[in-house]
Amino acid sequence: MTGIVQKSTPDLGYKPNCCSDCAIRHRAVCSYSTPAELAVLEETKFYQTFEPGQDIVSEGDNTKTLGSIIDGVVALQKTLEDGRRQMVGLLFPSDFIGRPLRPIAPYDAVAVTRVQMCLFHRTKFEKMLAHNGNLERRLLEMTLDELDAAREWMLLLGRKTAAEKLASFLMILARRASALENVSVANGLEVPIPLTREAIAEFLGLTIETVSRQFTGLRKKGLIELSGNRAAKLTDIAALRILADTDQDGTYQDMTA
Amino acid sequence: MTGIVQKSTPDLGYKPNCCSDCAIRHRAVCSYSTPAELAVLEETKFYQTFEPGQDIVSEGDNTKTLGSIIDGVVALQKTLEDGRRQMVGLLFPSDFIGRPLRPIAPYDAVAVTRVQMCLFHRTKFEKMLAHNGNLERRLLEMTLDELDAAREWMLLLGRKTAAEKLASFLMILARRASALENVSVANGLEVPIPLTREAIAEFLGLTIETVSRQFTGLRKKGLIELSGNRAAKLTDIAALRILADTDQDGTYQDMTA
DNA sequence: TGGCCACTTTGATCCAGGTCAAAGGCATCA
DNA sequence: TGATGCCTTTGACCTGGATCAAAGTGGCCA
Repeated sequence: MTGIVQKSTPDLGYKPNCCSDCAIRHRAVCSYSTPAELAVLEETKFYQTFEPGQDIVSEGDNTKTLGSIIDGVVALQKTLEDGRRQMVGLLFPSDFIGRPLRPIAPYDAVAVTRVQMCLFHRTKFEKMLAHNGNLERRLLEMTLDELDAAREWMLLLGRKTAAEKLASFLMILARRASALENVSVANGLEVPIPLTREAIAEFLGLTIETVSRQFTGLRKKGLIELSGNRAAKLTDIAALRILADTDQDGTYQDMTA
Repeated sequence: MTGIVQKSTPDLGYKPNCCSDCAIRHRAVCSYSTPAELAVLEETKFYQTFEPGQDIVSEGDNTKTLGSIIDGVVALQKTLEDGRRQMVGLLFPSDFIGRPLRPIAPYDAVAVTRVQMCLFHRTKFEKMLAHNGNLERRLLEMTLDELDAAREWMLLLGRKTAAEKLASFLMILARRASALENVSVANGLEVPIPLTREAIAEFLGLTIETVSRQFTGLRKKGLIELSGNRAAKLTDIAALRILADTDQDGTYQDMTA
C-alpha cells in the first residue's frame, strides 16, 4: 500500500491474555498502573493483528481506537499532495499509537512488519485517563519522550548531510538492538534493519538511490559490513558516532523514543 | 549570543501579580486549575524577564526552573558540533518551557524578543504535577499539540522546497496573527514577522541567502508585499496556501502549536 | 548630519543530492 | 530450472540550494 513494508515476516505466535503476563507490561502506558487499575484495563482491552503494509490509521481518519504496540514496527508518515512523503515517527513494542482528546489522525500509521496491538475504544480510554492518574502520568512521560525524539529528528532533517543521516540512523538502531540484548554498543555489533531502503529514505528525508549510495559509501570506508540488506555489522562505531554527531551521551532518549 | 534575535523591542510594561488577572490564564498550563489550585501556584510562582538574545536555558543545563511564557517569543534550537543549527521549536505566550521529570535540557531556549516568564522551581512544580490532575491534564494536552506541530515541521524540513518552506512559514504566522486579532486569514492581511532572516533560516532548515531570495521571489510573483523586513502583507493567500500545501483545514494545530 | 554597524539583498559559482535509466540480486512459483 | 517481479545498486546527468563575495539599507548615536 505504501511501499515501505517488508515482503514477509514470521508469525508472532504470541497472544497474551492477561496483562500481568504481557511482554510490554513494564514499559507501556499501563506500566504505572496498580493491579486494581490493570483489572479495569484488562476488561476493556482487545487484541488486533495487522499485516505488513496494512494501515493502522489513515490521515484524516476519525479514529475510534488507540493503544499500544505489543509486537512489530509501525511507521507514522505524512504525505504531500503530489505524493512526497516523510516518515515522522517510528514506533516499537510498548509505544503508544493514537491521540487522546482529538479523534482526527494527523498522519498515517502503517504496519512495517506484522504488528500486534493492544487496543482500547477511544471514548473508554479517555474516560479511564480522566480517572486514572497513573495512566495519565505515564502517557505524559511517553509523550514528552516522543517530543524530544521528534526534535532530535528535526535537527537531522534540517541540517545533516546524507552520510550523517545514515550514520545517525544506524546508531539509533544500534542503541535499540544493544538495549534489547542488554549489551553495550561495541564494534562488531550486528544490527537488524527492520526497514526497506524506501522506508529508510522516508525516515531520513532522502531518496532511495541516495540511501543506497550512502550504504555502499560507509561499507567502502570500512565503517560497516552488510549482511544481505536486512542487517549491518558496525565495524567502526567510533567513526560512526562522530559522523552521526549525536551528542548522545546517554542523558536522553534516542530519536525513536 | 546566537544571532537570531531582533535588535530592540519595546518594553512590555506588563507585570501581573495575581493569576486571575493573567493574560495567559485561559490557555496556559494552569488553565484547567481551580481557584484553590491556583492559590497554590500563586504562592510559588515568580516572574523573570529575559532580554532579546538571552539564553533562558542552554543545552545540557541542569535546569532548576520551568514555566510559561507570559509575553514574547522564544526559540528552541539544537546545534551540531561544527555550529550548524536548527530551530526545533518556536514558542509564544502561554506556551510552556521545560521538561518535567528530566532536568537536563536537550536544547537551547533563547529569547527572540524581550520575554517575560512565569516560573516555578522544578522540584516544587513536579510535586504539584503529581498532586494536581488538572495541571497534569493540561500539560499532557499541550505536549500532544507540540508533538503534532513537530511532526508537521518534520514534513516541511524533509520534503518541502525552499519556496514551499517560506510559504508555509508565512501561513503559520498568518494563522497566528489572525487568531490574535480574531479575524479570518484573508487577502491583504498584514503579518508581523518577529524573526530575523537568520532565525527564519534556522526555522526552515535553509541559509539566510536562500530565505532572502525566496522573499523576493514571492514578492515578484505578487504573492506578498514587504513592509520593511519585519512585516509582510499577504496579497494572494490562495496561491500561498497551495504553495505551502498545508492540508490545514482547521482540524488540527499549526506547527507552532 | 554623518558615520558606524548590523542586517539584508543580490550576484556568481559550486556541489550534494535528486532524477532518469539500466542492470544486478534474490525470493517465489509454475 | 527458468520466468517473474520486487528490491537494490550503479551510472550519467541535472538542479536547487549552499557558498563565497560584494553591495545595498536603515537604525542609532556622537
